[in-house]
Amino acid sequence: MKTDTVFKKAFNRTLDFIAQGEIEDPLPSENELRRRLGVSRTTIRKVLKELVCRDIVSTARSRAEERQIRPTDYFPDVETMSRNLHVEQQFMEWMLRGDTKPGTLINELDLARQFGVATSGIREFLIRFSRFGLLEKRPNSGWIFEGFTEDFALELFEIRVMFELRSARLFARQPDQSPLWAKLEALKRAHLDLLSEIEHRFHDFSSLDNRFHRLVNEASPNRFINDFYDIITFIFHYHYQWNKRDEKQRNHAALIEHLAYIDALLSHDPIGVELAATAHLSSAKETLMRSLVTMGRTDGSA
Amino acid sequence: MKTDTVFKKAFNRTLDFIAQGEIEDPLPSENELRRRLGVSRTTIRKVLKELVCRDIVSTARSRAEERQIRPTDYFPDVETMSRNLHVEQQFMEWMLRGDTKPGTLINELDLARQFGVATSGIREFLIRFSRFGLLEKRPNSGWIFEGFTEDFALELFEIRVMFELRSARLFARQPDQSPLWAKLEALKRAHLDLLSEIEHRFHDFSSLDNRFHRLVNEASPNRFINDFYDIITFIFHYHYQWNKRDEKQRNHAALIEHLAYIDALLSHDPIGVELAATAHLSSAKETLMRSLVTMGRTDGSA
DNA sequence: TGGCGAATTTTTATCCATAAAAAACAACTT
DNA sequence: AAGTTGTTTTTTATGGATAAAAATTCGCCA
Repeated sequence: MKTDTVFKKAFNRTLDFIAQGEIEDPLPSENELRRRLGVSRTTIRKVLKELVCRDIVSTARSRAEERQIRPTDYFPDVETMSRNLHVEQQFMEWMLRGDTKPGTLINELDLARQFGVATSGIREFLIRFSRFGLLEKRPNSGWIFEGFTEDFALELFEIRVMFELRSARLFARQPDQSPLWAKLEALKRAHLDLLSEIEHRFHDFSSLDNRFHRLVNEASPNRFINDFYDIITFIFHYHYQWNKRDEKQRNHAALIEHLAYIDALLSHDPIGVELAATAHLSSAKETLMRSLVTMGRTDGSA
Repeated sequence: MKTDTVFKKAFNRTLDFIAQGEIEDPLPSENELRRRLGVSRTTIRKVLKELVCRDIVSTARSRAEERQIRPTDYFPDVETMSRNLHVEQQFMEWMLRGDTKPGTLINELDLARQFGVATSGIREFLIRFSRFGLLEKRPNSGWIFEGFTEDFALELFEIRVMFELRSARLFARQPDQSPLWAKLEALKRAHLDLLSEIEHRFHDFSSLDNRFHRLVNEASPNRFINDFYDIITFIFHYHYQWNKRDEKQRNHAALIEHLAYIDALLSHDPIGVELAATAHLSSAKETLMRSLVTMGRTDGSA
């Protein structure tokens, strides 16, 4: 009953490795493969068996004399997605696309049927998701959706600003020998690279943004701040997936702000850091608030 | 398979109401009872049926001519505890009492057997509990217990101080007409009452503490701050349940600190508020840290 | 002895069944 | 019509079964 998505994903990755020559002729040991693919040896053996079955690898663990890898050898992507991820995506779609109103009751059974999973899957997801402050549980009854509202965004940003300023301040105060300075320099270069190719690579900003803010937190780790940043990441990930308006300009502007912020950090200038961080966060907030107002309207009006 | 703890708790509460004369002779309507007990009418009907069955109420819905309520009429407390609460208590006992070391792997099946529930119960609890920052999930493998360590306490208090100062500052800045001032006055009186009877009522401090800190947050609500305060409440609840050392002195000292803090708030004095809040929090932190060090030692040493 | 592959055991992920509780519906009374 | 109680339908809470994946154990050999 457990899905075999782990196996299928590992299998696809192995095909990739072979196709790209990263797995060479005498195949590495099971333990070596286990390390590379990050799954248990049990799964590796299943993958190897399947490779032999399909004549991609000979029984002697050698690639010699065997056939090319064809696109049809890969398992389709849907089959490599764990149930959790599937529920998450379906739920976010339901929540953000179908214009679900604040106060809507959530029905586990109904969602289970809609998403094609058992109720326990929905239930576990909702429990996990409830930490994001968008749901509330009524014991022995259902969940109530509190809405992705303006208030939510304001409260989120209030905390975000507190945390970010605190972390930035501490980052700037680090000793010169800290290895994080080098990481910051590297990140600055990545920003400059992206800036020079912003025309066609603007989608890559999101991951850079994440790396940057996480790096700022690294100087003075606090699990509660990190957990909070998970919320930010999650919300932004899905929110922007469905709000592509002005994506290039937005990312371009944010990139410039980041660079100012990074330079302020590099110069150990506390006032400058404060200003740059505040400026960046308030423009991020502006963007989110604006896109909240027009959310749900897919006709391009307003 | 679902437990009938809701029914049993409602039944016990009804007996209480009857015994205390809060439910009078012609019994109120089912709807009225539903409102009073906070359960569905289905459950109310089950309770009434049981009352008739046991000759506590006659079929005509009248108490007249029927027998007294005996202690044995009540369902035992264990049977009125939902599975969730049961798992929670067992788990906290396992974590705090059995000196579970940081890094310990958590085995769902094992805990399920130990606590006498199905694995899904453990699983849901762990997912819910993971928001407290003491657990981490390894997909397709178990959970890892990160330990109720000094670092944990330090990180917790760093955030707590940030949030508390922010809320206290905003509270002090409220307009004079705000209804919260009256609430604060009432709370001050409750503090003075408790102070005068501290000798035998010191256990009541905990709930007062909670009410006070939640009131401070009420002036400028933020769901993330509230959620964080849930963590504080939870941790303190269980932690102090097993660390009774110096409880009376501790609570007495905290009471005095609270009063200073309340007075600072009432006088709208921002500097005074800052000082009083900081003083109170750092002594709370001291207490927790000290009790952390001696935790696990039940022999009274050190 | 430490790494390898084979076989076995344990644990997690997932679905499903069912009792309890809630919610919705219906009929009745005043 | 609004409030009652009786009945039926839905939904949640909880246990249990089972396939997949992980972990462990066991010879084997360089």
